[in-house]
Formats: sequence, C-alpha cells, structure tokens
Amino acid sequence: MALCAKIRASTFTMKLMSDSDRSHPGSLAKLTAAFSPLYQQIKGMLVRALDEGEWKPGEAIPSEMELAARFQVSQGTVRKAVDELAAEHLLIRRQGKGTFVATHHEAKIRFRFLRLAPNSGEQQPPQSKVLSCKRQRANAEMARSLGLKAGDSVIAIRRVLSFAGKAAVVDDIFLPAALFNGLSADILTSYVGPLYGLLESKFGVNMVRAEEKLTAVAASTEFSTLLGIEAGKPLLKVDRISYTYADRPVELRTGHYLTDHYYYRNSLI
Amino acid sequence: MALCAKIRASTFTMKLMSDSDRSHPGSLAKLTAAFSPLYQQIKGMLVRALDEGEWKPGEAIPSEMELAARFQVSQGTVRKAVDELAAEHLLIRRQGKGTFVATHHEAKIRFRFLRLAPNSGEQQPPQSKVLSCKRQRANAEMARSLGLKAGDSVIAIRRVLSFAGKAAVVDDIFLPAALFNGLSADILTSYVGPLYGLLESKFGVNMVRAEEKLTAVAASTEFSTLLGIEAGKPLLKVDRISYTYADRPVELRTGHYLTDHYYYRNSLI
DNA sequence: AAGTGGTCTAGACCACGTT
DNA sequence: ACGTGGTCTAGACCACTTT
Repeated sequence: MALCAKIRASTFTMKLMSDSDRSHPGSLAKLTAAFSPLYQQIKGMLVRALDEGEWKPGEAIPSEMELAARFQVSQGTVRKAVDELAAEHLLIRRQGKGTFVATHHEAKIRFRFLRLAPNSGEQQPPQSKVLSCKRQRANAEMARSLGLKAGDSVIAIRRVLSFAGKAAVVDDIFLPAALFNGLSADILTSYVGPLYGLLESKFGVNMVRAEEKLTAVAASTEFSTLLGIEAGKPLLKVDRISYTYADRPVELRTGHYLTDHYYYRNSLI
Repeated sequence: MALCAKIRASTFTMKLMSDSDRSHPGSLAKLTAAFSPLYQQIKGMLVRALDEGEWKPGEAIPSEMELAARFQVSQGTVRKAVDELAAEHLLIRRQGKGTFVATHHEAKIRFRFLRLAPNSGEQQPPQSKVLSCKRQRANAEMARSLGLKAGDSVIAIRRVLSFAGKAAVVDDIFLPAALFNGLSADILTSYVGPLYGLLESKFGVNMVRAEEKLTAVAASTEFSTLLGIEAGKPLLKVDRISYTYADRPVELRTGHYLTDHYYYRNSLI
C-alpha cells in the first residue's frame, strides 16, 4: 500500500505552522468536526490493507515502529489503532513475536462462531457431512442481504454437523458464486476443519463478524429426517449474515440446531 | 477508599533506587511474573470501590487527574484502567463532563439485556405484569449458581412481558433474599421501567454482565396458558445468570420467549 | 475562563521470543 | 544481543461542557 495522505485536522495545520504562528491556534477549529482522529484513519487504512490481502491470515503485519514510519505518526498512535483491531479480533498480538492477521486455523479461534456447547462433558469439534453443493440464482431477499443483484449466482450448501456421531445441526449456507468460484462438494468433503478455514485459505475470504437472529421453530419433516427425530420437535433456528473486512456481507446461513444435549451459549456485556 | 499500597514490580524498585543504582536493574525481574500491571491493579481498585458503593450509578467518579493523584500514578495509567471499564460498560465517559457510573436508567442502556427485537416495526419497551413474588428456599442447583447455601432464602418472581398488548415472554426470576429484603409484588408492580433499574435504585445492586444458555423447547400447558398459545408450540428458553461488580452472581432467571413475531438478536465478534 | 475527557507525541524501561 | 509488543510516564494541545 502506498503512503496515503492523512487528514490531520488542526494538528496538521499546527505542524505546518512555525512556532510564532502557534499563538493563534484554533482558527480551523470549526472544521475539525468533519475530520476523524489520526488513529481512526490509520485503523481504516489497516482494514483496507487487510481487505486487499496485503497481509494474509496467519502472517505477521509490520512492526509498530515500521507502521509508524509508513504512516508518519508516532508508535503510540499506531498502537491505539492496532489495539482496537485486536479487540475486534481482526489482528492478534503476540508479545515478543509481532502482530498477526487473525485466522480461522487456530485452536483458540477455530470455533469462535460455533456457539453450541454440550450440556455435559467437554467441548469437541463437530463432524461435517456435506449433503449438497449447488449453484443457483439468488432470490430477492438473499440478493439484498448479500449485496447482490436478484438473479446473481450463489452457491447453496447443505450439510449436517454431528457431535460424537449424533446429528445436531442442519446448515443451509449461501455464498456469492463470484467470490467462491470452483467450490464443490468434493472440496468441502475433502477439507478437514471449519468451513471458514477453507473459505479463508482457498478463496481468500476471511469472516470476521456475524449477526444472528434466533427463533424457536417446529421441525419440518425434512429436518426431522435429517436429524433423526420426530417431526414437530422444537429446534433452534439461527439465521446468520457473516461479514468480511470492511463490513461486506459474504455469507448467508440458516442453521437448525437440535438442543436436547447442547445449548447455544451467549454472553451479555 | 483509602490509598492502597500498590505492587509495582521492578518499576517500583526503580522508583526507590537512586540514579546510580539504575545501572543494576533487573535483579527482581524473576519476581515480576507474579505481579500485574499497574493499570490492572487500579482497575481492580476501581471495581472494588464501585462494588462498595463509593460512587452510585449515575454519579460522576473523580476526574482522571484526581484518580492519578489518589493512586500516585500518571494520568495515562488511570486512563487505561478507565478505558477498559468503559469498554465493559461499568463506566461511561462523557467528554467535557466527566466519567460516570453506568446505570440502567438511560435510554441507551435500559434494555441492553433484552435481546428480543420485532420482525417488523420499531423496537418498543415491554409491559410487565407480575404474577407472583414469593419467598422460598433455594434448591441445590440454585444455591450453587448463586453462591448460596442450599436452603437459603430466595425471592421467586414470575412475570409476563408483553409487546403491544401481546404476551411474548414468561420470566421466572430468582434473587438472593438477603440482598433484596422487602422486595414485593407491590413494589414490582408500582415501579415503571426495567427490573434492573429497580434493583439498582432500591437495593443498590447493579447488574453488569450475564451469561445465557439458549435452547428450543415445547410449551408446557402452563406456559401455553400464560402466553395464550396452544401447548407444544416451540419456545425459546433462555437461562440466565447475572453478575454484579467483581463477578458476583446475583440473579438466576429463566425466560420462555415466544418467537413468532420477535427474534433474539446476537452479534458474533 | 476553567475543567473535563480525547488525541498525539516522545522517551524510558520491562517481558517475551528469536538469533 | 536484538527486535517485538507491553507498560508507564510527562507534556502538549484539541474538543466539549459548564461557569
């Protein structure tokens, strides 16, 4: 990324002013409202660089001193920008080693988006069985949610997640075909690990945030068959929109969770 | 709060050393691992002060400069402690005015713990109808969750929340009687606003965090009657443990949500 | 004008990891 | 020994609010 010009509000003005001019500061104070703090601008530039793939997930980004030199600000200002990105889990700081782009390939982060925990016993990774992976046209609502035009191609995946051999989740996943060209049932099946890890490694799309809507529904005959339960049984329905850097929606997903032996954990803060 | 002695790791040592001594630093480096950063210690002291009610919800805490003087550290160190507490919603910063203790009496925060949003239309505050408020003995599980002894007194509240006149939630709430002496159905009914606002104002207990477990269940005849639906209908069951300052659990709550016209919203970050 | 939190800088030193 | 992020300090100035 090239060195971008920064907007520095009145601080900028001051830097260009000689010391004798400083006795008349604040002449541009009224303009300040339109500007954002330096660290926010730098945060934005870092997000843009991540979005453009300047540094891949798992890689180290330049050191704070290097970034400070690149952006022509102090280390403290870079630190504040990086602090916020680390708090949002876009970056991970490791003392003594550097700052790294967050990746879905890591024990700690791997199942951050899977909120099912067992009523008893240890949390364990699920097994995934892909039932179908088809290309189809986006309907109006899907197009709207994903920022596509109605009729654009999407990849529709259906899969079942099992814990200890028992089916617990049916996922219906919709991805913009333009971003995930070549994704197939074979690729999905041969890949071990979480789906977001695959999408990150093979297609360069890193999910960093999601919004969910939860409701309780009765199992249709379709879902009851897939989950091996009787129809009408209560299921937790989870509608998710996932976003990559810069808040671009890139995944639509509906999960039906069987919560007999698992629950959806959440923290209110 | 009196000025507490701080543990300052090797920085502390340095402060007591003359300049000439500084040529031999690090002699206590091995001990450092057992200490925590100054700003964490100050954060802890602030939380303790909040827990002890030194400043009430809605009130301003001392300015950063005053706190820096009290704790004998720089303003920047206080700032970092306060920043974290603001991020956790224990404090609220207001530029030009001061830093305030978060309160449940505020449009922005009032329904932070109510995650139900309507499928269509504007979010609106619920109406609460208290069905019962009784004193009873804690069973083993309740006692464990609330940190009580089995058999300790708890106050059991049942209420129905309605949106636009339609019942949507049945809440069963359990509170340690020792903390909420005198709480009655009358008080609950006469109070307008969220329950947490009442508990904060009348009993000085401020809820700052909660953990929830969500499952889908079939409505029992009891709940179906209360919600005006047929038995067996899917409901979203929400088990909550709420915590006050310093992570003390002070409320146990089970909600049964009717999600025909509302959904439980959640953000994964 | 005075006081508050917000931003930015500069420099020192500590803790951790690698070389 | 060196480079990384982590902590702490000190000082300057900005933005907002109240007096």
